[in-house]
Amino acid sequence: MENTLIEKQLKAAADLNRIKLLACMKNGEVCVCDFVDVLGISQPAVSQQLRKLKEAGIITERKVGTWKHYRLVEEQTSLMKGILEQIEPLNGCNCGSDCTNIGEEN
Amino acid sequence: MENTLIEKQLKAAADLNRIKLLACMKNGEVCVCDFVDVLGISQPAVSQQLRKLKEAGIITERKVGTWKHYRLVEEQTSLMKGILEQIEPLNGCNCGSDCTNIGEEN
DNA sequence: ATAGTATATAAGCAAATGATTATATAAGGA
DNA sequence: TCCTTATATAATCATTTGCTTATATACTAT
Repeated sequence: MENTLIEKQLKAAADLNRIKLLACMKNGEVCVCDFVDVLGISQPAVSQQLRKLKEAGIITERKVGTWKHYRLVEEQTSLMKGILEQIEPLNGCNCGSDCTNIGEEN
Repeated sequence: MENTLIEKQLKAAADLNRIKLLACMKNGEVCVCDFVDVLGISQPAVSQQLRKLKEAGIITERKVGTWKHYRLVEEQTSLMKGILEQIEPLNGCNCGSDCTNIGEEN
């Protein structure tokens, strides 16, 4: 694995707020609006953090109406698999629990 | 594993120069002076990067005369074990190869 | 169309980061 | 002792980061 990709993914994961985002997504899809409550930062701040994770190839998104559901990509690098293993899932932040639009496809 | 420790170790590893330092140390002890050649940055810069890795509990040091030999700690966290596995060893930077004082104890 | 909601993007700013040069410390040899 | 060598620390500075507020975009509903 290339050192620059290692660096990119490590940098993306090396932040407490982004670790929490990953912790939320370990249980499945999460909406941006839910992250806002969990992290206690503004909605634009959440969007920007999510973008970093997406640009590092760690998460992906799915649009559902006005909402956007984010989730971990299925094919993680070995590096990210190892890191994600060490992050405790954070419950109660998933679409399934308190999102108005519970993942019905299209 | 605590999120703050995860963050600390990820932050420590999330830098190309520090990844190279770790890559060097995968083969054993390395002197500060050797790192300077490998990274192409100043000696104080190397010292500061090494300190970050040390403060994150990833490496340790041993004094040998005027030299200081750095190496990976033996008991790595699961997180760091996984990360270190993904870093290719970098050869030719170890004390054994070009250091004047080859690791004779005390 | 118009209004409301969810998210993204832009601009601005304070704090953190990673380098530099200069200097301090510690050990070794003349 | 004095000089040299190896490393650490201090001060400084430019760049990056992560937030904020303001605004744009996209979809839904009336």
